[in-house]
Amino acid sequence: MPVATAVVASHRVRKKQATRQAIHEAAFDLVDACGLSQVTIEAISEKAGLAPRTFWSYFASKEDAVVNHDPTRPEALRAALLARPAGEDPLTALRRVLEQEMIERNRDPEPATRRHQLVQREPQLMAAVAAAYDEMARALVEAVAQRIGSPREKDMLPEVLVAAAFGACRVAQQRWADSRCQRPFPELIDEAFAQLAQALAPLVKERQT
Amino acid sequence: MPVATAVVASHRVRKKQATRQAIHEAAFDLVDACGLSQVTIEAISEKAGLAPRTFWSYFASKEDAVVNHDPTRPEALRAALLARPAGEDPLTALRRVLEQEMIERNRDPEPATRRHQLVQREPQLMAAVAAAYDEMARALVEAVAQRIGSPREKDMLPEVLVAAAFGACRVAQQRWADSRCQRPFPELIDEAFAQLAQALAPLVKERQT
DNA sequence: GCGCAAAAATGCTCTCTACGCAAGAACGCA
DNA sequence: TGCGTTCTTGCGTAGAGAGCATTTTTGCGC
Repeated sequence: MPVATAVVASHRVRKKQATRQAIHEAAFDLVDACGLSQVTIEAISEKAGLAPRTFWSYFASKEDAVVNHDPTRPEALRAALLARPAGEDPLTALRRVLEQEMIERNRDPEPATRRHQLVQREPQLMAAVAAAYDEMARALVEAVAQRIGSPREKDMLPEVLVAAAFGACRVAQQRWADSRCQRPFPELIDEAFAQLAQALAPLVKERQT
Repeated sequence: MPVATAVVASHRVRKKQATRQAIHEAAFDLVDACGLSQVTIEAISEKAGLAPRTFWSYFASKEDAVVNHDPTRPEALRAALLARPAGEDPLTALRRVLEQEMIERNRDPEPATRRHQLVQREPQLMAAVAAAYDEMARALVEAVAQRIGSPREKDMLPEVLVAAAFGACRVAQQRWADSRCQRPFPELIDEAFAQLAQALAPLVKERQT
């Protein structure tokens, strides 16, 4: 029995990932072409070159196969946030981590915009996307709480800050697609945050008086 | 042909609403007792006293029946936001509307907490809840945009502000349940916003200099 | 190169979801 | 009371989702 899992993906793991990717691509292309409701698991499996029964070993639903959420992202985001300099305030740390994530996720503009448009076109996919976002948000909330030491009086900050940050990312993604991938993500996200901060500024003054 | 729809619900409409409510209550009670996966449409229909086929005339899925989203809420929220005094800033207007909504939604503490706990216990329900929130958020985003006249430079505010506000409501709901329904919603929501504003304050100073 | 054990792929079957269709029942209204 | 509308229901079909057992593939030690 092997004592430790191989650091580098073994051939076996590699092939599993390749199969997963093949199913995802088949599902994405078919749904993009024919619409979600017209595509069956059978059709996806056939295009990916495997038996229908095998589909269920990789994804729990058609939607999941199309969205293909990377289950390692939540932990990666948590680690990235905790790896930020200790003195950095939670807002900046979170912003930097999410900026980087958005840049990575959209490194290839063409498939990124296709994915974005497909999700907009098929509302059913939104649920799967929302579930994926929720996992990432949950991990980030915990990480933010850990960074600020989670004293009782600041207890609500992690959740509401992450919610605001995700809102900023969502609108940034939209504007990025609208601008045909011209404007860089840090600029877009900063603008969203700045506008929110501007709107919330009166609350700070109230408190200070 | 009737020229206008009756202002008061006719007997027919009334009965339809009663049936819908009966299905919802049957679904909620059964799922609360046995778990989502153990409950079938057939069981729900039987408990509600109608044929399984009839279920599908009222809800699109088991989850929808349990959550029972009121489809009139998005428009009601939009109207409420637009009805706020013209001079009021978007932040305050949105906060007031959502405070009121949260108070209404939780007027009866006991079923409200039961619902909250059930959704926490059954992650599958979260998708249906998220879809409902999304509808409401969309309506509010449009209303906020309308209020601020949606000039290009402030374009991102509606989405990110509504996202932050919903985050505040979510954490407020959680804390409200934790506090055994003691703390009032306006206080909880204000606290969430205040903490977010505090965290975002540095961004305002950067802009002002 | 060979064979064993673990893991993956597959076929079969069964239940449940979801919905189109058309017949029948209940209802509102004149 | 009779007519048209709407609601309810049964039937039939297609697909989702998953357990189980069998077959195939793969990694690995010899």
